Amino acid sequence: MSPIDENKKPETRVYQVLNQIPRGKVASYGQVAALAGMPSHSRLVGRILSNLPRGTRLPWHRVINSQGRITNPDPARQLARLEEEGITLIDGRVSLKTYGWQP
DNA sequence: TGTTTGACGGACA
DNA sequence: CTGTCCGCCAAAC
Repeated sequence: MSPIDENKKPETRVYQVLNQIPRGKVASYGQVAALAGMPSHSRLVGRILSNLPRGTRLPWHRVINSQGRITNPDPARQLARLEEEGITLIDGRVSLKTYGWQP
């Protein structure tokens, strides 16, 4: 897996990072932004995810906020997909200690 | 061109 | 632990 292509569009870089998050692991918006070479652009990551085409194969569900919370406008769908990968939530939160992706 | 918005983050009480 | 507040920044108004 090659590093991030700094030349491409922000969304392309975010896609590349998403594809690196392993099954059963999660990453925060800020983490994705940083890995995409855009520190301090966590909100931009959120916007890009919100614009993903329906039916995309990207693992957008593996992105949560820094507190382990789902901030997706449709939490039920994301929750289902996370549980499908063996990620369990406690009090509506993902344990980053357990499931946090460490590249 | 100024203001508001948002799938955020971190500091602080 | 939770809630509040402020910084951040591109897009939409």
